[in-house]
Amino acid sequence: MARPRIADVAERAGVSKTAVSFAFNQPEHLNETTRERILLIAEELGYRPSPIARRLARQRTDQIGLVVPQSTHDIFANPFLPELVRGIGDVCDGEGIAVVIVPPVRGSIARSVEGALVDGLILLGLPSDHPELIKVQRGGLPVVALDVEAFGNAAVIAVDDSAGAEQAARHLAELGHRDVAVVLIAAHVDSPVDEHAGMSARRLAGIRTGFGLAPDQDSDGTTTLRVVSTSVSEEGGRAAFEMLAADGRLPTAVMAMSDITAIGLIAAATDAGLRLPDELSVTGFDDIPAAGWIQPRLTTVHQPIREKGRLAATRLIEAIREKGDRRAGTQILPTRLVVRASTAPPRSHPAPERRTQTNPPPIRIAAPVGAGGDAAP
Amino acid sequence: MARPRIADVAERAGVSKTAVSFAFNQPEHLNETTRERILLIAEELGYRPSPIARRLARQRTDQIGLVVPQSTHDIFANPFLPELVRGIGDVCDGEGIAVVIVPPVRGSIARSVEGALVDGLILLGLPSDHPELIKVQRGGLPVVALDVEAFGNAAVIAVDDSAGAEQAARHLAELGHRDVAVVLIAAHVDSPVDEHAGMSARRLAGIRTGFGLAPDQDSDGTTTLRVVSTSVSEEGGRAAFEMLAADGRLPTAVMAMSDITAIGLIAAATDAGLRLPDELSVTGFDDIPAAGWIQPRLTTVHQPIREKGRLAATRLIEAIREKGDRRAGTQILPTRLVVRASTAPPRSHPAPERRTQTNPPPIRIAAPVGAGGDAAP
DNA sequence: TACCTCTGCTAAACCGGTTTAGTGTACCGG
DNA sequence: CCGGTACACTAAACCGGTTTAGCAGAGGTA
Repeated sequence: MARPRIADVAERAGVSKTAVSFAFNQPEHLNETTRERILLIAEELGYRPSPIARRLARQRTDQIGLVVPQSTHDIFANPFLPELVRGIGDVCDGEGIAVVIVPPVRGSIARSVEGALVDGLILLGLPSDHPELIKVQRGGLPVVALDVEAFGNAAVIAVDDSAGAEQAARHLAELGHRDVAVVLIAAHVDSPVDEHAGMSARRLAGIRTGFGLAPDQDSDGTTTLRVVSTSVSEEGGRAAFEMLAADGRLPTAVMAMSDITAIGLIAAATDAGLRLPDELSVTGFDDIPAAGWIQPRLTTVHQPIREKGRLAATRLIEAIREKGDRRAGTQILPTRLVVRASTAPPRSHPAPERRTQTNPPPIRIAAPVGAGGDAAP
Repeated sequence: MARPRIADVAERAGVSKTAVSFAFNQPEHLNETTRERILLIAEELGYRPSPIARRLARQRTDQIGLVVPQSTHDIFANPFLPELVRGIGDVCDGEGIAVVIVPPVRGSIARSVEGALVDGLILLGLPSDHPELIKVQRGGLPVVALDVEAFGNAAVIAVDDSAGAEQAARHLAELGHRDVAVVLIAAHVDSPVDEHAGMSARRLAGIRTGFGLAPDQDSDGTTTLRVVSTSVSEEGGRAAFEMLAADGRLPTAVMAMSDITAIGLIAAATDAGLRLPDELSVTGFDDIPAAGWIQPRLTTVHQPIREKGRLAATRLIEAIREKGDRRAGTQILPTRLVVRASTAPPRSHPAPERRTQTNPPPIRIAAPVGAGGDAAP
């Protein structure tokens, strides 16, 4: 009646449990006729080895977790994620390893990681000094971190944020843009955005360099940078546009730190009647497939998302297999500007001295960043 | 040295394993001081209950599988999938259930399902008569099937394919289109496309109705339908366009049975210098977010993808919890045509009698459907 | 004959928890 | 003083496999 267990098969076949186990896993230890008899009886009984029990005995789950900073709903709103998953899948599918999405549980990443049924973790979008991550590290699971500068002695895969951002900024500068907004994205639910650390800081630094500004300088009398922050989704991009437009003084160009944000921003701008790129230039970051679909086609900083996924999976599997905790290094993948059609010279070069306000408030929150999740203290 | 086990904590605290287990799972069975002492010692020792062992004992994995017909790489090339996952996540995140993608293992779905560490399955894009699915059913796991007419006595969530397709066809007919191509998509790697069963058949039937054609009729002297087939990806869409264009006689409208295919097709058509929608009307199916981003914005049949995911997850969790195998019914969600900018009257109404070939070959394969995977015999 | 090796199989330990069925004690009411 | 009950905790069974160590018998060798 109930699902047959290995002992049932063994009894029916007149052999030991070991023999049945061998029949499935190590046929060479068994006489061929015995093996076939066992398999036949197993088939008759409809026996399938229990995946859970097998995993407990083998002490591995054949699963890896992709730890994300937001709910599945929110994180998959960004086409970046499926691209990353495709890359991870390229490696894992062949290895018979399943990929599990690990979103925060009631706001806590540590909690979700503790219960996760995995042999290792890929960490995405988490600032490396996040308090909960210390717990994650203590868990002892092999880890690969993405887009951070360092994470314990785990392997790190990142991209050259500052170089890419710098290229994009230089591109805009060369087109003549002097009044530019930067739309940062929040990496994690409970730390809306940190301008001074992590990915945002690296990209901002690149942007400033590209415009010839000093570090931490938002204006030099000629060029003015306005920095806002929003959630990483189409809606976030729309909200960012509304916020910039609300001032009544739109910049001539907007640099979104995520393509999906740029897409939302472009949609809102178009809805508002602006003609892009003439009345507003927009750049993105990531180069997701949709960057080539939208109108105008998006000028953006390309990063090798799938390759990132592939590398992360490869490094993680190595770490899982070797157990040797030889210090794994940081791997920085190149970025490059892809110029498409969303950037153009500003319609009228504003005289630099026209601006009176030299130091606008640096950070504005355009929209709530998460979908209501609070992190644990 | 090694990771502490429950027995270590128990010994150190001078209590039984049961007490330690209670401390974590059923605090009400324990005196508060005892509980705190146990938790303190657990913390000191760095003890975390083993997720695998816990699952074996509890006889549930707290994971559900999303069974897909292609590799992770291929399946996530279609933005439909992330949308579906978002819907599934809406339900599962809150229930503490993880979602695992279950792609075929060496071409075999049965093999991957057998080893999957899940309490239940959501089946996507699988023809219900697929030989391997019989094995899946025999596995005894609770199942919810998507987009099929029936699947044993499992719950089925589908959408009104024929009504949506009919609306789209009628829309094109009313615009004056009489020469139309239909681009079917292959649901599964090893069954490129079956015009006479499943989703493709339902949609084709709706299309024929919309154009006033009899079932199985591809031409009535006035209206001509050309049916081709391709893989469900941007590249598949491009390939479909190449194929249609190769004949030197493009239809005036193309109905793609997937938005991502329509997007690829539009990209290829635009690259070829066509002005859309005047020179070619295109309709899609699904209404993924990108349908609203591309140029021209895509006229498409909307289906509630996220809602589908939500319902599937809800039904599956019910089935898992209740164990009662009361026959679960089929739930058909509505579809509706969303008219955007990718459809317009044909540039010149071709006189119906201009066409000489009345019965073109019905099926053409535009591109290999999978990425090289073969199904098991 | 004694010893060794190889094949084919098994007993029992092990993976690390949860859960059932109690046990002993204290307290309560009658 | 006795029976009943609640409380706090435990022993042992259980989940269902894998794996180690070893045994029996056949065959080969000196």
